[in-house]
Amino acid sequence: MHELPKHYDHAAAQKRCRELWDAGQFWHAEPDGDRPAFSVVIPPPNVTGALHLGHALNNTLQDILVRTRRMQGFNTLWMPGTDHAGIATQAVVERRLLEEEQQSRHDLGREKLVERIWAWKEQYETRILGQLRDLGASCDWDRTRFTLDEQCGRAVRETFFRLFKQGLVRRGKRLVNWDTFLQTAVSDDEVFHEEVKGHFWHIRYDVIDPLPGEPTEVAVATTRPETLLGDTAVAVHPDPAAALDAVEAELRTKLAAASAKERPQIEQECADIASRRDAVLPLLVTLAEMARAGRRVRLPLLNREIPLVADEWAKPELGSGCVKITPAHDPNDYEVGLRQNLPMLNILNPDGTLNAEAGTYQGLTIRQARTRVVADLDAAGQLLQVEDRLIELAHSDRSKTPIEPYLADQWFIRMADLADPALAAVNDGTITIHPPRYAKSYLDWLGEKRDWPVSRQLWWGHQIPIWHVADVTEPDLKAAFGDREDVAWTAAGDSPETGLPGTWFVCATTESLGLETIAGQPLTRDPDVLDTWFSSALWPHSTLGWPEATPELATFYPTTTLVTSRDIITLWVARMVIMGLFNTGEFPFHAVAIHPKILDRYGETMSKSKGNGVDPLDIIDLLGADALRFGMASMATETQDVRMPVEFQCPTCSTRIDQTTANRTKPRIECPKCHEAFRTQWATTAEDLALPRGSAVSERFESGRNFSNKLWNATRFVLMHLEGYHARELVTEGTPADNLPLEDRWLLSRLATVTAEVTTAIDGYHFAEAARILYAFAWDEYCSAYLELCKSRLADPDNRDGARRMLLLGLDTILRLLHPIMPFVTEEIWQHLGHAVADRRCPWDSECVASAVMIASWPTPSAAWRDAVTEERFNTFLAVVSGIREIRARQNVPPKTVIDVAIRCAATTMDLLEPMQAAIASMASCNLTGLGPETAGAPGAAETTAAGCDLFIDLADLIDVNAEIERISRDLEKLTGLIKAKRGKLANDKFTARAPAAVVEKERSQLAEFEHAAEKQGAALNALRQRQAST
RNA sequence: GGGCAGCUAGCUCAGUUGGUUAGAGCGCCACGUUCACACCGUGGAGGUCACAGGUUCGAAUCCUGUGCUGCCCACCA
Repeated sequence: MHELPKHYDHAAAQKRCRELWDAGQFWHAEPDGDRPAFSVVIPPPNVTGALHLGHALNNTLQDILVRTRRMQGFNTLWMPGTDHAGIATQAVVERRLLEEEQQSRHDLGREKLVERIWAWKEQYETRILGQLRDLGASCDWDRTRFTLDEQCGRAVRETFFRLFKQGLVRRGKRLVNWDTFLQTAVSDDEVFHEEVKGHFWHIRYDVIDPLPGEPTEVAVATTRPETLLGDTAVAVHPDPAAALDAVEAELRTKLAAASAKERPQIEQECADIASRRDAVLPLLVTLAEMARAGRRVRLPLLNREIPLVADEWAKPELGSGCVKITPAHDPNDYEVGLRQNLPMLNILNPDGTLNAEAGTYQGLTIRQARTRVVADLDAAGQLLQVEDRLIELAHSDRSKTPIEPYLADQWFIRMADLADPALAAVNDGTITIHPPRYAKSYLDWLGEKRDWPVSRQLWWGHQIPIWHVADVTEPDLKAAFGDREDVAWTAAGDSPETGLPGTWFVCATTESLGLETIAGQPLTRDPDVLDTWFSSALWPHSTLGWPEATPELATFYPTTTLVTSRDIITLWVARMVIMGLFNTGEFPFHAVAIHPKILDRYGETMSKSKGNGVDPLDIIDLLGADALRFGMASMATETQDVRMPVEFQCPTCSTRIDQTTANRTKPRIECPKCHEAFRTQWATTAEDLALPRGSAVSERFESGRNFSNKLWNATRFVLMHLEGYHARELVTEGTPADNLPLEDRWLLSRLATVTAEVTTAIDGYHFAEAARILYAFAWDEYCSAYLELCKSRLADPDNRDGARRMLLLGLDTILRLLHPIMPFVTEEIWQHLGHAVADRRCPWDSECVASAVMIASWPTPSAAWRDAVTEERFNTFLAVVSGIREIRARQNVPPKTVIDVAIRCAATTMDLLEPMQAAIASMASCNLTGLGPETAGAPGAAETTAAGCDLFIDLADLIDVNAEIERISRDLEKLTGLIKAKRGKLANDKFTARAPAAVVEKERSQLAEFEHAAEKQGAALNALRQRQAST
């Protein structure tokens, strides 16, 4: 019989387990049709950098589901891969290029830059996949994909082509977030807003040749005065009176429903409207008439004449009621420009300087132009007023420079029709979202059916499969492409915003069209790439081989469950639903499980730039992958996000130092205990880098590490006692035999109950509950209760085998149930157990036990094992043991001292406790001197009650009378309070009349129990007082 | 501005359809290392369940309101 070392060595175990699983390729799935399939696609991590704790959480939960289903016999596939992450990756590589080589991407050129990014991708993909394996993720590594690989590329082109052919692709102007530093558009989620002090400038535009009775000027206001250089109109509401009425009517409705607190503010707003009727309405009415008459105003500084237009975008209830229109630099103004057929003047160069449209301001930066424009307006007497104002200014997350809104040609996908089935799928429960409240953000967002802008002015990504050609006719195109099915075209003129007669957009499913020109005109590939979410949207089917009709697609699509975090429900989940259905006719998954986000001790999201993150590998190194996973599972509750206080661990003395806002961005920290310094992620100087690195960890993973060790030692105990054990079937199905000891029937019942509870919890994505149930069962019941109980049986050769059999059954079952959460320690133990008793067999093993717990079958204990009465009786026994232990502890009785205990209890309880006498004696280190209804305590014995029994503990000279009096008095006081409350409750006729009988009965019996206990305590107290008096 | 959460022990969190004396882990206190495990054992202390009303025989749980915190979306001439 081999003996295990005292401590579980997680590093060695992880290595051995991975080798074992890889050798057997237990994670590999083939599309064999017989078994039901269970499939999951990984949310592909970005190749921008290494994995963080959020990924660890996401992938732990997926692996729990996947390992559970695999053990349950499903044909289980977990598809791994990574995401090319467009802008994010390109920005990282560009930044390095600039820092290390002082080169911009334009210096390098498109091809060279993309090569560099591929090199980066290779490096990080390797690292990410390695981290996933370190975490224990049981992905099908043979199938690893990348959103920019050739297979995904084919799917992307095919999808775009189909959309194009169905007229769902359009080209239009869109205001993009222009990063003037990187000279690229960035998406909304790569923009952060920061409140800065700014101004609100009121500017006067003069009316050209005012007629009598007309105003000579209009006032407009802006926070961006330089944009007036791009103004092409001033708008006023076409019917300001009606508009004011409508606003007021809305306010009245709101007022009627308002709370007392909101009321004054709304009343104030109503008053403002009323005063506007006198103050500005007549002017606005005149201006509206003037707009209709085609009157014009003079744009200050540039002296351009621009029209006054009547448009509902101008709100008579705000400001002057007039608004300047800059169609090329503001999204709302752009809409006005379209409606009013206004010119769109782009005044910006890509580098953020002003172009020729800005006249004398050409060449200035935005900032310089603003200063000049304001000064010039002031000098010209056109500046009416300047207010200070706080402005939410958009900044690029990548370059940290202010974003300029910039109008550019973009490709869009029309969502109006595509969105409907995706909405219906969630509304009618075809796709379920857990927890259900997250369905709302999905439905709200999709419900808007906003067109999806899919083009990006980047070099890293799937290049849009569109070619432009000008000055050709449709017959030219037909002649060039004949009846090719992989090519389609549309006249650019069909896109009224951008089209020129004779220009065409040609779309193809192939990387190249195979020709350079049509009728002598060059075909030019559109330089833009697709939004990174476009390829992500295809992930569930593109990874399975679509558009080919592969066996994988037939077997594993639709996938079963998607596990992700809530911030990408709209960006990713909704789009997968839409594109999955569009391409395959089926939704990509049946269920979406949303998990929480991990925050730091201040409730802030973790990020590398804040310095409050934790590297999962640090946790894995220090505490083990299972500890990390157990911690993650425990945190995955469904109600809220999780706060995780982070600590630095001193590499010299292992002291933990709280990570705070003050120290988290320091390059070096000195340990307050050993005074040795260590470096952090911020270290840059050679001196700092030479220091040992301090890991960022969290105590929240320690219970997982401790749990691993507990299981390890329980195993150690079991293996130590297997000498001479002959392996056999561990237990048979069906109702347990009556002659089994109480504790064995209890264990069987608990195994059945716990298995059912854990299975249900995992099925419902209640990961934290599953973790908690298993922890409590394995630790408190299996180790603290059952294993302790077995000690006396194991010492008795006649009883030994029964105990061993049940110990093995319990351990074996715990390992299986816990394997999805803690795969390494359970596998390592399984292997050791296999050496000792390879041919043990559980009822749920059809033949012999599996060679690895990873491929063992999930327990399915017979329902007949469950026995609520036995569980309750066993708790009585445990309560008696606790009662004795409590007195011992109170009285400071040394553990080695055996004390005499007598138990007075009802006859039924006596029957129960009789066979447990040896167990009570060993677990409470006592000698049972009496048991039964007639038992009495020795004179002067300490007395307590537990589970309806009176316990007399003969402490003889050991007792501390004063302490005991104090304790009993306190208990009695507490009991008196409880009794009073219960009596009051039961005296209430309404309670007894209306509450369910069972509840009333429970209260009654409880009261009786309390009263009995109080009586005993009272008597004991008196006895003690007498004793105190007599000494 | 709209929406969604959260507020329970010193800290981080559970608490299923209202019904035991509201739980766990960590931390804390006391005692304890021959006998699986000090990454441990035994016992203990610690909570007006954010606040105010309401419904109910009974509220951490349901309703209304208030406060604070966080997140998402929209908007900001």
